Amino acid sequence: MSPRKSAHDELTKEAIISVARNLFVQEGYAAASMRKIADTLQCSHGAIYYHFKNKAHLFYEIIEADFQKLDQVLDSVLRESAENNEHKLFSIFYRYIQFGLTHQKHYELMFLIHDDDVKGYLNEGPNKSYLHFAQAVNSLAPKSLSIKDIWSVFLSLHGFVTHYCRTETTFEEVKELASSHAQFLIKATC
Amino acid sequence: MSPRKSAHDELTKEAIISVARNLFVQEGYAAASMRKIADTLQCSHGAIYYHFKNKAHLFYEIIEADFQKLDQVLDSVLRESAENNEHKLFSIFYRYIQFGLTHQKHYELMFLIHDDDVKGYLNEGPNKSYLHFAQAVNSLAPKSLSIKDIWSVFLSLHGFVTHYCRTETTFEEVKELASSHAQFLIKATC
DNA sequence: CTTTCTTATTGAACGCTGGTCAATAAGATT
DNA sequence: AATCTTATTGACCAGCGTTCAATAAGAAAG
Repeated sequence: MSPRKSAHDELTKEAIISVARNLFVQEGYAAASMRKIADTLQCSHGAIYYHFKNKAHLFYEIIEADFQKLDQVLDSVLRESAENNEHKLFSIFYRYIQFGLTHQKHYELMFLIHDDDVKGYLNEGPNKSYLHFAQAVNSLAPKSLSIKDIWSVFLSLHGFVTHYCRTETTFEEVKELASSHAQFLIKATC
Repeated sequence: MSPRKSAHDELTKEAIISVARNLFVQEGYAAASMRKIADTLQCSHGAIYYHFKNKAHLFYEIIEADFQKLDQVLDSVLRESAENNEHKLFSIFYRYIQFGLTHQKHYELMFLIHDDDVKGYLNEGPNKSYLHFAQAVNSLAPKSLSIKDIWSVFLSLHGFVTHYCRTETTFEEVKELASSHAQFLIKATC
């Protein structure tokens, strides 16, 4: 009825993001409709468009924060103490997979989404995350690795995560496989 | 107007598949709508549902044939003469990437689609294709490889193709990278 | 040839989607 | 108190996949 809410329950970007993130993670990008988000927020779907240009842009703001989380995971591994660099390298690989599979929907949204509307926005995020990863790998590799080899490692980890995202397998179910895949990649880098 | 076409231009499953395949490849699964397919066929969109249960099923029948094409690619490599098994192994890896990137939309549809409707159908296709791949690799590997290692190789190739599918890069643009990725994986299998 | 039966097609309808926008009321400013 | 800015609504649009009663073309039977 009333075309504006009273001050104490006005819509905020933060409230929208919080609800939208949950829905995106639970249902994926396509199935999380603007109307569902609005229903959960108890507002009209039109109102969201006052705060965000469109669905893709709302999504973009959410996903950018997730890339930072991945960066933090890699950083924490680098700071951890370990027997030697090879163990740390293994940890980087293993934890990358763990991140991807324990945040499958996020990962999908971050690296696999194919929506044309979204693609335009997502360029820096994945790139910055990769650079972070590459630096970590380079600093830990036993011998100096070529840029191409680091890229191959990344794509190989990406393939693992991608596959088990599609089949919606939990990390627990494939942690042994994850470990052997990480070991496989260590082999190639030595 | 007329609720049935004259005999010489009745709709056939083959005609629908032919048009639908083109549209799926050109525009992807989501964007290729039943109405667009019907328009191209110059029939009503309802008519397609007489021949196919739904969009996912139409898609399924198309994609099953594509998996067979990938099998053929692998077979032809196995039959080719080569200096040694390592060269053949390299060829398998390289040609797998080539197949994926020269049929990007097919590959996406085959291995990356996340549509819930479709997922139910697609189980045997990718599995059979992988078994074919695994057998080929196993028969060519210099030393006996573990099942896990072959799986790692596959996932690593899959990651390469997946990434460049998402960025819509042509095979030509990354053939050197494809070559070095294949070489990287050879390293890990020896 | 006529009637009956099967088969293939149409197009309206349903409920959903992302997105736009005039109307409007709450809060801030003058 | 009057004006201005801001945030919200909900009707509306074009498109989607899917269903289905109505219907005409072709085949089969009498």
